[in-house]
Amino acid sequence: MIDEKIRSGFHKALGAWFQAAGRSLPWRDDPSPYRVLVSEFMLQQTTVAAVLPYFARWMRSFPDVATLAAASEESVLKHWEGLGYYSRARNLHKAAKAIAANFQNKIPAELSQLRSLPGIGPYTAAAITAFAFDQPVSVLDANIARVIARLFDCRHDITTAAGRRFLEQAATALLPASGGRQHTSALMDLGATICRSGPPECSLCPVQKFCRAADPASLPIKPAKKPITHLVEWCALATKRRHVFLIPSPGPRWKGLWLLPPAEPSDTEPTATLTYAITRYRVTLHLRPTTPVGDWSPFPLDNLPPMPTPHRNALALALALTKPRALIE
DNA sequence: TTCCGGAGTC
DNA sequence: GACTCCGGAA
Repeated sequence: MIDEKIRSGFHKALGAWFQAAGRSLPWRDDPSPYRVLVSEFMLQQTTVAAVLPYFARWMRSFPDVATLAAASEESVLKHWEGLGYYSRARNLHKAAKAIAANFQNKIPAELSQLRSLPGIGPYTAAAITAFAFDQPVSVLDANIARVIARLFDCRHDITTAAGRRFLEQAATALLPASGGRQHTSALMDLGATICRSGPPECSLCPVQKFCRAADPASLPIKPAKKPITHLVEWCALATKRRHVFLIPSPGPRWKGLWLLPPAEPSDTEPTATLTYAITRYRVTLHLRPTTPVGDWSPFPLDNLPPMPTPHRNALALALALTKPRALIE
């Protein structure tokens, strides 16, 4: 796909740029397998800036595989609260248990063994192999996919099988013989900073002379987005003696978290209303005061269990709008 | 308000 | 291969 002289020139230019401009990150400065594992789970669908404080707190509470494996799911989810996609936390917890039980608390280095762990798909397995074990493997996250699509002027939709094959081949052709950690980090940082989504900063690009893109801002090609659906939800606000009544999530969404109970729509004015966006939905959430039902569980307002952000925010808003006396009665 | 991002399920 | 899941940054 590319000439070896070109590849080594690319590698040299990219490496020099990374030495000078690469980001310092906690899981990069100390890339122990466990730290890399945790960071990769947190970074799925989530930006570096959002992950940083969660990563630091996680490492203080769960410094190694054995500690995480022994922790309760409630404690694990409480540490994940606000980060979203809570199945990642449950899977990371399960993976730690499996690593404790089957791999003597050592993160396996084999791609196939990594893939056998819950929550580790093709991307995360490759990323751990590159970052924790410094292997030269192709790691196609959104940033690197964009960089590769532009470098090779990929005209396929990158979500199709043909597009993925194209990127996989091109990324593999760029791999060095060793040093997967720096190569992958450099491509990611290039994608995050210079070769960013939207119009890239080509004038600052260390590998511009290797780039075949005629119109880089138009790449990568992706399918059109689905239209947004508007929904209206009503939830119950039941408080008593500085406690609020919650229910465990009844379905796969927000599994393991506690929610405000559902309520019938009301003609009267809601106590509090907020809107939030989730995937392709825009939800208007109304709260109304309600008397607790038998199987709802009370929780102290100053010691709440893990809750999804919209419900936590709705509760906080309603409490701010409610007279203190009303909570006690 | 819009944009962005991987694994699992079916 | 379509569809689900969450929150933060720009």
